[in-house]
Amino acid sequence: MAIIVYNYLTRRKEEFKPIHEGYVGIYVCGPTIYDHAHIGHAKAYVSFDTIVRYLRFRGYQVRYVQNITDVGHLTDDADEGEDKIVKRAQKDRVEPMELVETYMRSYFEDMDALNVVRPNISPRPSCHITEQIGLIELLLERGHAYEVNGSVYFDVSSWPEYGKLSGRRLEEQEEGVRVAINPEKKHPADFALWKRAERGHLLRWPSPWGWGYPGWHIECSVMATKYLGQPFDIHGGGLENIFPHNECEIAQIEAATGKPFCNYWLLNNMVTVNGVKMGKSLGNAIPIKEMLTRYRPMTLRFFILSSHYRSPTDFSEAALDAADRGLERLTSAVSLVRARLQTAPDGDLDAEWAARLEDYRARFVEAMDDDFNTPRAIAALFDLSREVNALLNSGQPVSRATLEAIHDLYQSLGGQALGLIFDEPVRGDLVSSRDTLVDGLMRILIDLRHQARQARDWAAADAIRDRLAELGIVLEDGPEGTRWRPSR
RNA sequence: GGCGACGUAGCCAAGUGGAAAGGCAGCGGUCUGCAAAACCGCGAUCACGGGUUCAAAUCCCGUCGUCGCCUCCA
Repeated sequence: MAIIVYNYLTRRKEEFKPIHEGYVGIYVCGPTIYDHAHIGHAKAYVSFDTIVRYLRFRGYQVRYVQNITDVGHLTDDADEGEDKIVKRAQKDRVEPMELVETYMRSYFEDMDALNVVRPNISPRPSCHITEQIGLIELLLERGHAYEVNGSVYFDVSSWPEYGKLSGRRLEEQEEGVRVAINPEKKHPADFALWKRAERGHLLRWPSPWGWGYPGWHIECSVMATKYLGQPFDIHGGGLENIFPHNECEIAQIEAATGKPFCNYWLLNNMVTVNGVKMGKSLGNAIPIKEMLTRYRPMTLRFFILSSHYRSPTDFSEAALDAADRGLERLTSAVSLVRARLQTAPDGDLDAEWAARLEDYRARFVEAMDDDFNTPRAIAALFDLSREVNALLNSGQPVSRATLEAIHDLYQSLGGQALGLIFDEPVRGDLVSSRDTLVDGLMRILIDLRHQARQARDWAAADAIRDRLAELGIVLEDGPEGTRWRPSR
């Protein structure tokens, strides 16, 4: 069976066929690094992490390239404003690259917490100035760009295909929109490939047109093709950048080389907060770090995966709380399997369960093959968990091999493919539920309570349970004895 | 003004021509000394109005509503 993806280039679902059998090259527009990452970044990079994970799960060798923008992203009009990084660096009185270093570390810290696998290559445009200048020179040679006073602009009128990804036509753009007039440009939609930098500018490089720095869009065209070839398989990004950013990426590289840029465009939808647009300019952008003070990282990841990547995601407390409880349901099923494994009798893999597990795997794969339908894939895990819980509570003996097969399936589908970690929650100073000291102390309390219950001293037994509850520990009495876990 | 997406149970969310997945919350029940967890059971004229079809949540037209892009944003 083939993987089906929704391709924004054709606006329909298509069978995914890699250029080279068994190998996938994917480029995803990365963050511009001048502040902490927010939940919009979380949605984008969890989504593409899951796509990359799933492609690997399906046996592809994937090269995942995601840029770290450290120069050239302007604050305004794609060619009129200041460089975002320079602006923030001046405000904070640090070197631009110092600022980038600080927030890049923060970014990877957040992504690590969300169990996002790091890209194979995280290229930075400041390290690819030569290549960017090379592409600009090619565009000038071919008549698709022009130089004015040390800046170089792409000439959109020279490239009729401009607009093919976003479905925009130039003549439709202007009505009612604030357009800053740049007298250097021939057409208002022309965009900067290279910007002249005045003396004293903090980030600038020598070029055939004097000192300056690259425009924002050029980096992605250059770095994607440098590391993945041209054409390559998949270009990912956020829907809000389909125009102008992605459109410009395509135009400049295809105009310069005469070859298609890439075969599939996969774009994730956006994030709202309590139903309203989230934007840095609106001041309601929630940093991931703030979110993680309120929710476990896996809750955030699970929440993002519980809707489709092409649907908008609305962050609300009610929805996140519900996701937290839902994840808990999966986690507790897995930890029940793990607990049972410690005392499981040897024995063969139950044939009926082997077949059942294969059905669930197939259902999961079918869902994910359909444009990475994570909500449907997760539904399969919930159904699996219901059956697993029923099995483990049935009182029937379950062989080690069967339990291992169940556990392997959770690890494979939920862990490897979806990137979920099913460890029990860790709270406060309870460093780890695997901590031997804590575990030993808990054993003592559970034994004491067991003795009290044997003596039908319910008051004493309940006092132990209640006081542990105050400390955030839940006791559960089951046929296999009493288990404890941290409460939510 | 132009372009586009969406509106499915209290909430989140799949499904996009042929008996309405899943989760959270809620209500019964089983289990339990009591709980917790788990399991079983219970809930949808799919925004509204027309139309096409043997058949529509799913296609078409219209209305209302929400959101997004066209300006920085993932």
